[in-house]
Amino acid sequence: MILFLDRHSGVPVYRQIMDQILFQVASGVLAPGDELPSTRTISAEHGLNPMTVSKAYGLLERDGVVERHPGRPLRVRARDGEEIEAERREHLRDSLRPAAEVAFQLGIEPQAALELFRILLQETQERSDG
Amino acid sequence: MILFLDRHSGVPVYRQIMDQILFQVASGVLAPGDELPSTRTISAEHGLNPMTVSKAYGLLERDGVVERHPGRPLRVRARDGEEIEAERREHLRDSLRPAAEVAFQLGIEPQAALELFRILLQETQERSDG
DNA sequence: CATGGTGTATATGTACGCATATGCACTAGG
DNA sequence: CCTAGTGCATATGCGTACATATACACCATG
Repeated sequence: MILFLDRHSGVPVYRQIMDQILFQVASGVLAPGDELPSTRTISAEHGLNPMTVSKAYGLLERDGVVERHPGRPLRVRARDGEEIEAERREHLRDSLRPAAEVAFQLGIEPQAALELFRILLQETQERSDG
Repeated sequence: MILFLDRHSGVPVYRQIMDQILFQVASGVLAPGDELPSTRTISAEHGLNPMTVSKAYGLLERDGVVERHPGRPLRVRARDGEEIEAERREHLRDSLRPAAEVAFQLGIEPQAALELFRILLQETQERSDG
């Protein structure tokens, strides 16, 4: 398991761990049934406390991404495609809702807001390609 | 000046003050040259400390919404339409950028993300009408 | 120049989130 | 059973954001 953690990024470490595991599951690097490294393994590799990793694991379990059985390593949960898709939509919805509120409060035309979002999506994609 | 402040909303009070004044300026309730109530007036009305209001005022000045002259009440700044428009875009951009990042990380098609945003914009507008 | 109005610089108290230290509960394998 | 491997519950340290208390600097007005 390869993780890139930056302690000075302002993003909490437990959050960075969550995000990268989520991405690896979404992209297929981690398949259902795969076991995740132990909290001690990850924490030793990055000079962290096991509890910091455990916090990330606990939240991943709450989100249904992973399943735990006491005394056993965490495993990636098998989920059906529809469930995954619904969850993705929900995440995106949560992060778009405040933006919709801002657009409305500023009196920006929906069409203009959509165009701006379209450009941002494109920029984000290009940045990752480059 | 009418302000609705909720101490238990989780949103910092100084931020609530900022947002509501910004909205009143954007909507024309407050015109350029208008004087804002004193920090002591607002703080007394809402049982706050004048410094809390002052913090909001300071940030509004930093954002160019308001201008101050020592010992005098704050006044709404005259700004040209283009400047206001550019600033609105910038605010919306700031709040959309994280959402674009999420969409990309989740592997959601840009078209699907745009459609979701379109629906949210519509819902937001309808909620305010109702 | 005294007074009552303004805004605010500085220091203090408080609450919360992040990361940690310590120690316990559980399971698999010998 | 014992041991080495899991994850995790609880309490503590620490930094930061928010709101406050106190006191000062400035201006207009009489």
